[in-house]
Amino acid sequence: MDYSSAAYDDTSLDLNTKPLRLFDDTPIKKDVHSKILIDFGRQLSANEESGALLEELQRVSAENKKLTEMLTVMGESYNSLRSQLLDYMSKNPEKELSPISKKRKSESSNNNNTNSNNIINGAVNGNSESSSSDGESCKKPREETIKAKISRAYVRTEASDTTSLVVKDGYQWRKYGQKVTRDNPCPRAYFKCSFAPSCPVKKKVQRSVEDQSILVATYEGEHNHSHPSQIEATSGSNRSMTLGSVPCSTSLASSGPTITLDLTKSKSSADTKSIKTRTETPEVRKFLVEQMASSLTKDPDFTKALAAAISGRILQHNSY
DNA sequence: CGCTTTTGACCCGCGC
DNA sequence: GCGCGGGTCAAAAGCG
Repeated sequence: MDYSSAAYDDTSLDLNTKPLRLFDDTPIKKDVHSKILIDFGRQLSANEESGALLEELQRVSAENKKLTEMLTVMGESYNSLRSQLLDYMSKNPEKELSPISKKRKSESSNNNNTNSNNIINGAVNGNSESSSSDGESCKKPREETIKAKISRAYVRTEASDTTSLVVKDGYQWRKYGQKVTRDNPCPRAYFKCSFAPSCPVKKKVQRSVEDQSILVATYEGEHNHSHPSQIEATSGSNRSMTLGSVPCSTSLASSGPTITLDLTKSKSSADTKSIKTRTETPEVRKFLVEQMASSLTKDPDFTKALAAAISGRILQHNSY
């Protein structure tokens, strides 16, 4: 699966993870490394040792600077993409809401390319709802399914965690059912918002057929209460938002705007590109920042480079 | 003890 | 009308 759409700007960091050469096996590094670490037993002349250290320090400093520049560029790209996205949203506001009236027949035919493909389609088209027909229309007519806002979120979980269907989004959910559906061997869990007894919001969580590390969470309806974390914050509680405390998280379907997020971590670029928002509240902004940070910290290349940079900085400090 | 989760049964719409 | 499949209910079990 390729979640990053090549048709869009690539904001991936493309970090050069081998700049520090502290931990790989290139001959050059071995040379320096041996001088610094391995050959401590030998009697190197002060000049040789300091020369190697200085050389390494210069390289580390250069890489550090490079990383900083990359971060700056990435931030600019993010801002650019965000503005484009908001622009697009303002031009196509009607696509936010789509009537849910698909028949089960068409749903099953669509299911051939649901889930992972929706990650792309929903994000790129800015219209994830159009493909989120998970049988909502099959519900009783008396329920206001047509009016209910439906959003979908994709959450990548730990690879080892293939059983949990918990998507922590800051709200309080009570599981009221679980089913194994025909087109997906993974069970689908049904949740109701239990934070407020009268809250009509429901959530369905099911693992993607193609990538079981991805949870597909479908939200129905709108919360008729504020976000629990907001209440906690105003009540003086120091508990942090659940957002960001999980491998990937999703929320923002609060009483305000409906937001669909592609939270898969394929590339840091995909995360920012696929964020769909109609309004930009401080909460949304904070969430976007958290998503960026989360994406970065989960990028093995980035963490590798960052670790190397930090170790280089420490080395630099220790050498004085 | 109260809340949540589990899970089999049941309901209901749809297609044949 | 019947079977299938998705969604919901509710009793029992689990947990803090």
